Amino acid sequence: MAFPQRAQTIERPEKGRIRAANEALLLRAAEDVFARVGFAGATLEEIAGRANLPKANLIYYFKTKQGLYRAVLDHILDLWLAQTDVFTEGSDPREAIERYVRAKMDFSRRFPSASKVFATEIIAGAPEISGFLNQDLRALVAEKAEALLAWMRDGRIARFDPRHFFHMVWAVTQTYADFDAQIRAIQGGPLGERQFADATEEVVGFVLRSCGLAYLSPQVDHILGHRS
Amino acid sequence: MAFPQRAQTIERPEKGRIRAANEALLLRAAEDVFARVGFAGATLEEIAGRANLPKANLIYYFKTKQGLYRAVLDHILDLWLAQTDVFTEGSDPREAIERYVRAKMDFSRRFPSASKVFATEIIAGAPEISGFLNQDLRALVAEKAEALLAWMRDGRIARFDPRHFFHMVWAVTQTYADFDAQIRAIQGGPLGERQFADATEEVVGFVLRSCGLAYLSPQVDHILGHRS
DNA sequence: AAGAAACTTGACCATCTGGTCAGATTCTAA
DNA sequence: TTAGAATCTGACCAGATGGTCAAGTTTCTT
Repeated sequence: MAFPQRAQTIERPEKGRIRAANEALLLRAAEDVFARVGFAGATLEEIAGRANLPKANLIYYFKTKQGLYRAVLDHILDLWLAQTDVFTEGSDPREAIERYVRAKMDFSRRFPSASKVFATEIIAGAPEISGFLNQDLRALVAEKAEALLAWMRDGRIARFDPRHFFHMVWAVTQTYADFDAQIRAIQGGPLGERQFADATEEVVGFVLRSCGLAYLSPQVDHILGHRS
Repeated sequence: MAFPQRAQTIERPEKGRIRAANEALLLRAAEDVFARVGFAGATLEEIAGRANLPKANLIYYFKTKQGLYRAVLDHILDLWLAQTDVFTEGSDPREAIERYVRAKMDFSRRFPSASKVFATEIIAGAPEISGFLNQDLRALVAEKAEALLAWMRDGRIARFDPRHFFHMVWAVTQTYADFDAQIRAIQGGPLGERQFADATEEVVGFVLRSCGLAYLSPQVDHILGHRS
């Protein structure tokens, strides 16, 4: 109020607190619904209902259904990219890889709906996020691949194509969010806190061994029936 | 004609050749459309159009949209299960595992749409095939797990939870069908015959190494720039 | 306080789509 | 050949749904 033009600049970014609050509410609701029934199957009525708002209000904030979907995806891509920074060159390969896998598993546990929306979008041919894939993701892989190649040259990890390594890590970790219905069926029930931790150990083990780094899953002994 | 009641018995299974031909045509079209836009996004009009039949004719064969979807899924589950028999106890672990991974990769290459429909169904919570998951698939995993456990006891492979092993193998192999849009973006274009074969080698290598079985991807040397 | 901007919402509409139906045509068995 | 079954199909309908609109209410700014 003392500095009008500066207040202007400062308050802009928050876009009005009502708007920010309602948009967040609607985005969360939309993410859940899109995850369960896909873009076409979702109805604005249900999404708005979950946010305790009338449908017309939803349209007021996000002009169209696609606009809403697009906003949901953008939010997800931000989250997705944020997890990736833990993979840093220079550090120990075992430590870097393990940290990355754990971060991805944590993402699957905390944001299963986000992972599912992302998955269905890609399965559908990524009509909405081909830009992200071809620009951001591609550059990111090229960069991270350098670290892996350096470790290979030093003989610190096994030799493989780094790009396929990422496809594998993404697939294995995201399956614990996307395919949870299948995993629940196989495991005989939903994965609790404890069981998800076990699953994480298993995945870490698989990935490290696939890189030629020894790792013994800690909780497998009781399955084999002896401690050896 | 000479033996009416026997002819009856013999001809029953083919349900009339017109019906069989049209159902096959419609199932193929439906699989493609469902894979691209999901159950809710698919329209009977488009599916029928792809099969060069009027919509009313589609309804004549499959009473409802769900009936059609169900039929598509059943066909896919048959295919899916058929691939699994290559994993046999008693044989050499390296050979059995490698053969299974190759079979799964082959499935991804030959039936990408089937894989996608299966994936979206599970992501959606498997409302239509929970029976398959809880009965057939669960029993199948329990059975195949025995072979893995036996190999572990004999010290022939690394120790891990067999159930998570299957989640991993399914995730990694199916990602080459389901996430092809992402893979295309990373690889800079669609995977041709040759590149898919390379990808298969990589995946075989990852899985074998993750079981503690040595394997060097054959084509990685040129990436590292020397033959060693 | 007051005017402007942001927000809210019920009523309404055009379109799309799954499914019906009745009548025509083709196939099959005897 | 012929009756009955199977197949085919255009016209039609009812419900669902994305989006509009205009008239309000609340919030912000000065």
